[in-house]
Amino acid sequence: MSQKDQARRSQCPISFALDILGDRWTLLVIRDLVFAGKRHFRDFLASPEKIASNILASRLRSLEARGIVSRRPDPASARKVIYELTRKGIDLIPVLLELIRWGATHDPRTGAPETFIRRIARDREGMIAEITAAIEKRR
Amino acid sequence: MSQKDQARRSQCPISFALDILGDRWTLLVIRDLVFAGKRHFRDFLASPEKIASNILASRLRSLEARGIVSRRPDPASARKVIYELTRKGIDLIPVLLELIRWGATHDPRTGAPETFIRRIARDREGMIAEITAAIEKRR
DNA sequence: GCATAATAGTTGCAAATTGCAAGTGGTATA
DNA sequence: TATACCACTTGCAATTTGCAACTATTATGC
Repeated sequence: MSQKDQARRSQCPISFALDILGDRWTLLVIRDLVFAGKRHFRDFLASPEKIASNILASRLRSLEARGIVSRRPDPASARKVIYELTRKGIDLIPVLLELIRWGATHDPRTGAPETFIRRIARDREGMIAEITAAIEKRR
Repeated sequence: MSQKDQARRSQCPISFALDILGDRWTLLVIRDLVFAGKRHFRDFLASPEKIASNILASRLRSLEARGIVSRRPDPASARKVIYELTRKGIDLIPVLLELIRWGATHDPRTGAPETFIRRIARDREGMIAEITAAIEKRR
């Protein structure tokens, strides 16, 4: 049981969020769901940060337990499993966008495209709507 | 050396951010600097999440090493040390606000005041300016 | 139908991190 | 001169991470 049944540390919403998202891997899995359209276990393993399969399994389990991700068998292939964001997961898009903006701004070697970063500043709402629509579409 | 000289995992800005902020404590320290105006070691220890003093020391060291927090002796008392946010740290306010919004929205037992949450949605920019001004003022 | 591969994990184990409790070394204060 | 304050450090047990190998089930190719 990875980081599961830990009691809440306080009533602070940041603390609440960190109790779920506060590690080096969880938000990368969500990033892959949001921006890369990944849905299968192997897809997440293929990301450049090279998450280990046991860590990935534990994170997906935790995210499912907390209602951020849902899990179902792939109708197209019985050995595959599809992971998808719930509404609660989709609601993390603004957090991701701000992390991207901060990371890209302060990492001199960032690989983030400048056009993308600039759009976060100028058209946040439009981006959120667009990304959300893309997610709903591939369901 | 806490979580220091780890190599970057990828060029992704989210991964960059998580290499620095991705744990259960770092953003709580920054929260205290941003919203509670805390500046001394003991103040952070007093927060409701009860960070251990060795963890706090390691996080402050890491944040200073990465240019998010600065450290200087308190001119008013030679045994005190003042921790302050740099510009890079202040730039995390939007991330914190989005985490607050997400946490407050999805935690049924949140302690976050509703007026605050609603203002994040309606007047983000105003809030950021106001909080930033308050930080600069107490310097 | 039989061997091979693909998929989603699990298991075992060493290394690193966390967390608790107690201690240290310099200022101040009574 | 003793006591307290402050910013840490130290020692150690418990938990988590990360690597590598392995497993169970379901396709696919010949």
